[in-house]
Amino acid sequence: MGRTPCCDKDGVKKGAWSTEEDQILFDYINKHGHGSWRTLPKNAGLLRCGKSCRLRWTNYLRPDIKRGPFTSDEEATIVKLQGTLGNKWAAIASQMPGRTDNEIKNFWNTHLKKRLSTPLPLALPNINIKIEGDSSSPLSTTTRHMAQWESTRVEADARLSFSRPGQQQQQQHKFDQDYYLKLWNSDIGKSFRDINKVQKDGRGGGGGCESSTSQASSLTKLGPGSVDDDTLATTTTTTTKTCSAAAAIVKRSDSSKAIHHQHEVEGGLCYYYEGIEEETKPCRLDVMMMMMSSSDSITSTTNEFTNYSDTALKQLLDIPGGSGMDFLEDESDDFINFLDLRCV
DNA sequence: AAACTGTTCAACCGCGTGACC
DNA sequence: AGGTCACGCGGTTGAACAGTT
Repeated sequence: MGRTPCCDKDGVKKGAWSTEEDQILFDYINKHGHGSWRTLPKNAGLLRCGKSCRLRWTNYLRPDIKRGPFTSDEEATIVKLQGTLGNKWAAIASQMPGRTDNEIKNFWNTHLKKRLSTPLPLALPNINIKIEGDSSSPLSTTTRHMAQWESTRVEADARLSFSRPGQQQQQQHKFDQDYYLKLWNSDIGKSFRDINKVQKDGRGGGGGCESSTSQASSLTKLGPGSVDDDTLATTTTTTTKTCSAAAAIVKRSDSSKAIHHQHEVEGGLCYYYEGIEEETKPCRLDVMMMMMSSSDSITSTTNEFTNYSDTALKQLLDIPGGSGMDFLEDESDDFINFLDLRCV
């Protein structure tokens, strides 16, 4: 039997729309609404199929469409959302008012994908967190999902920050600062802070994994690029098989520190700053952990948190039952163990 | 100036899905 | 329950334009 065609192929115009056709469609929808797309062309007097009319309206004629080039913030949003949601262009577009899925998709395919596919100046070591214990336990699944999410996000952030020079990069830094600030002020951030507090109070920083205080004071400048006075880009570089790369931007109050020395590490140069411990055994959670310990230099007047980050994380965690984020509110040893596993 | 190559993006195509009968 | 319809989505295409030789 097969599927019925969306429209009669005979007598239906295809290809680029003329201004007259645009005007007819625009006037008709403004007057009557689109109603049934299938019957719209006939009612409006257009020799187009309904599908073509719908596409023309949603992608071009709709009055709320934002025209013009994508801003750096929009670019960053696309990269972040694509990293978490994949090629769900409609879902991404829903987070970006005025932008169509088609526009975002095109922009991704012609600009961002190409840009992100080029090798980074600094190779990002593979993230490889060793999960101890019963791998079939729900927590292990959770942590693996979390690791995947963080891996994707961190790499996207790192690549984006590398991909834009000069002023644009500074804007990206600002975006990242805002992003992590929001993350820090979210419930998730609170949970991490709580856990960190427990870890500090109850365990200290010894053993195979430094305290977060130690980690926070191990900020290093990523790559051989220019040093931003206000910002320290932190990277985790390691030759061990257990720790991972991260590139994050953390605002510090003592950003006036001069570079103490630098040395080569796997994938690039590390800069060490005056008064900053150089020992570091970072991992993907370093971003959060460093923010924890730098909280005295992080201030904010808003607790607003972007929905997509939270939602995307929940989706990716895909934990049966409840909100799926309960473990983050739980100061259980299991989760602390997860933090501990970073350094083996 | 012409030919060629690469890039962009509007539009098309086919498929999945939910609503309806 | 199964067929049809309508719509939305993601991948792909191709015309137009820009840049290079």
